[in-house]
Amino acid sequence: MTKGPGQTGTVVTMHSIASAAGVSPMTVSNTFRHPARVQEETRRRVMRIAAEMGYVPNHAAGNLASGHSRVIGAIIPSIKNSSFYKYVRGMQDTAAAQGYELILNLADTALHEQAAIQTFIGLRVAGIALVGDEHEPAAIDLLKKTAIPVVESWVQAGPIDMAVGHSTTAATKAILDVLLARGYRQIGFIGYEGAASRRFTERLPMYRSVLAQSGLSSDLVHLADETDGFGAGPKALDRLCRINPRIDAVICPTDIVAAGVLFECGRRGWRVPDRLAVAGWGDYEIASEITPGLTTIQPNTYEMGQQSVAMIIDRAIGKPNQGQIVDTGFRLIERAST
Amino acid sequence: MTKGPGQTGTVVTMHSIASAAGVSPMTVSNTFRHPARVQEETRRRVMRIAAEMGYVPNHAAGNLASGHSRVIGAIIPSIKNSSFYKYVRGMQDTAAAQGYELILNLADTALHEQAAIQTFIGLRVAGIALVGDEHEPAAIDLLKKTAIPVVESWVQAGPIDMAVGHSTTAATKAILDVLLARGYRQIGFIGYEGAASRRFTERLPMYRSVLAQSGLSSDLVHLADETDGFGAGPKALDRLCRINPRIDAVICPTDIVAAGVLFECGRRGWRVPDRLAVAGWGDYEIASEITPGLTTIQPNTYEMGQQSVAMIIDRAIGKPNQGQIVDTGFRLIERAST
DNA sequence: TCCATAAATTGTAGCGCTACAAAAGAATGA
DNA sequence: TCATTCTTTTGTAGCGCTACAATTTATGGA
Repeated sequence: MTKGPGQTGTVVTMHSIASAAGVSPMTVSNTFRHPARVQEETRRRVMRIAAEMGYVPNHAAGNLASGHSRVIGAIIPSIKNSSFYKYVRGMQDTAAAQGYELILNLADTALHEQAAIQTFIGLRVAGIALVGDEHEPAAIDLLKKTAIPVVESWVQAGPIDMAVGHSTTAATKAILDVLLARGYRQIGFIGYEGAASRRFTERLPMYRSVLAQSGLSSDLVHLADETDGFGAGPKALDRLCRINPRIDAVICPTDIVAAGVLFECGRRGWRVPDRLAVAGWGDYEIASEITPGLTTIQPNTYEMGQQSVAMIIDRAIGKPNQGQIVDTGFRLIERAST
Repeated sequence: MTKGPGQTGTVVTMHSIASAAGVSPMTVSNTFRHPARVQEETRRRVMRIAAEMGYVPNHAAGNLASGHSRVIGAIIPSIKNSSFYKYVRGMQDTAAAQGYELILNLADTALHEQAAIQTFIGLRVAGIALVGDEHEPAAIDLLKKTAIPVVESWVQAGPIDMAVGHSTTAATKAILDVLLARGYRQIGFIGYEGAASRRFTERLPMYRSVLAQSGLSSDLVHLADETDGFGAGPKALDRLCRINPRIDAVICPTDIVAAGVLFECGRRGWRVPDRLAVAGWGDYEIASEITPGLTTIQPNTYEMGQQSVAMIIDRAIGKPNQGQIVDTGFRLIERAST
């Protein structure tokens, strides 16, 4: 682009390739965008020369000229743990299979997310994938005005456009049913403080409702700091014990918090699940590796990623799927911790 | 961009804003790019109208017109664990402070990395940050031809342009010195199979050299599969025990593998560090949370991220820093596992 | 009042690419 | 041989924006 001092960097454009190959710029363009329109032999020659000269088509220019983009932007809240790994892989694989590219942005607050959304809109990406339904009002407004395809994942309804996820209430009920069936009666709940996303907030009412139906107390509740990782476990256990020292089970918002609880149990010499049963959420890798293995909810994150991108591409090619909602389900995985 | 069926989506351009505000398009452009050139009152009016109409400047067009980009691309190999979290935060913070934006791409093989590099070059980003020095020859070639600013991180020398990282050999020696000083004599080594990156390969020769100098055997070596997480720990311990059942210490390529070894020790009833001392690498969150705490190497990943982006921006604004190498150092953290 | 200077605003041209239409070549059948 | 059709290639125009130069407007002194 800019020739740095002492660099040979000539800017290679479609025009250079065309001259070198003895064809018109349009033939070069077609070689990349519509290979079928170009004769086999010509195409190969152009490709060879492009590779030799290190040419990469300028997306910015192509985007501008065509009004279309083959880049999809995804915003994820964290790379602190593995929960988004398969989700991103699902998005990448689906995008690649359709000739699209995925770029990411990391945003751990709604404000950062808003900045990331602006970046992506500025780049005129084909669509945006978000996690959760907790966004800045200004960002929601902007996305609606721009009318860019947006998918919110990990939720089953969102304020913007499309959504893909599983029912957190159903999953919460599934875990509690297992605990109740095994005879646990003093069941604690760990959630996240301040979280406005349905990804987390829908769990607590379900907890209260299920326990109430069984005539049990549902006040063993602690809300942890969302930025804590393993460390949230010990803190939460401490608080819950103060509310009721006879607590015999606890459900956690993530496997990381659950692992933190297990570590704390180890320090206290509590046997799991005899003294305390522990359930996690997410089926992170640590859930199967730690001893005892964690009972947890396995959301189909890879499929969620696939669906997100598929829905964006569908819209991009003209399918009228506004407001579409896809349920990717979940699976309860029972291990030794309950 | 494309008007989806049934959407109001008018495309808002700089021109629309200019008409609505009663100024020329250039004044709108200046309002965003060179605010000082525009009168306070005019600027505010333009900004207000732009916000009302949900206008976000089209980077693609701006990039094309100016030949400059304020977007930096970073490619990270994994989001499976926390090791890159602070690194990315360092990059983001530094970029934001300078008015740049960071976008990410996830690539866990050299081939995926090559695709990611192409995506970023296609977008004409201002610079690219890579992890390690293991890349596809074609990708290296392309980056050199393009003469785009590139920083390789976690290494102290790279085949492309600039580098920022710490000495893996010095860190390896530091760990081994601690183990030797504590009296461990049957020290095992876990590395990664097939890894060509200096990030991992420089450790083994140093291991052999340090042990040889102390007159100890250095054949307790196992190379793990790079795609394994915690699971690599148990496998590796198994193999090392077959080589020498009296193994009394082991150094691991990451804290995750080390945690896997700790989990396996728990299953076997081995006390750590009495029966086996375990050292990790990276100071992931789990290192301080697990019992016993892991002795590990803490690289200054946040600073590494800061430096990477700073070097790219320096180049972008014309500083001749080709081939620059920055050492961000490391710290040995001793905990109960050794 | 007029001229010099600074501040604010505005045309013009073109960045690299692609949609579209037009043109040139090749292939077919009568 | 010459229309007719299909395949392949090529101009033209313009996407939304910014560098740069040119112009208009305000400011201040003599």
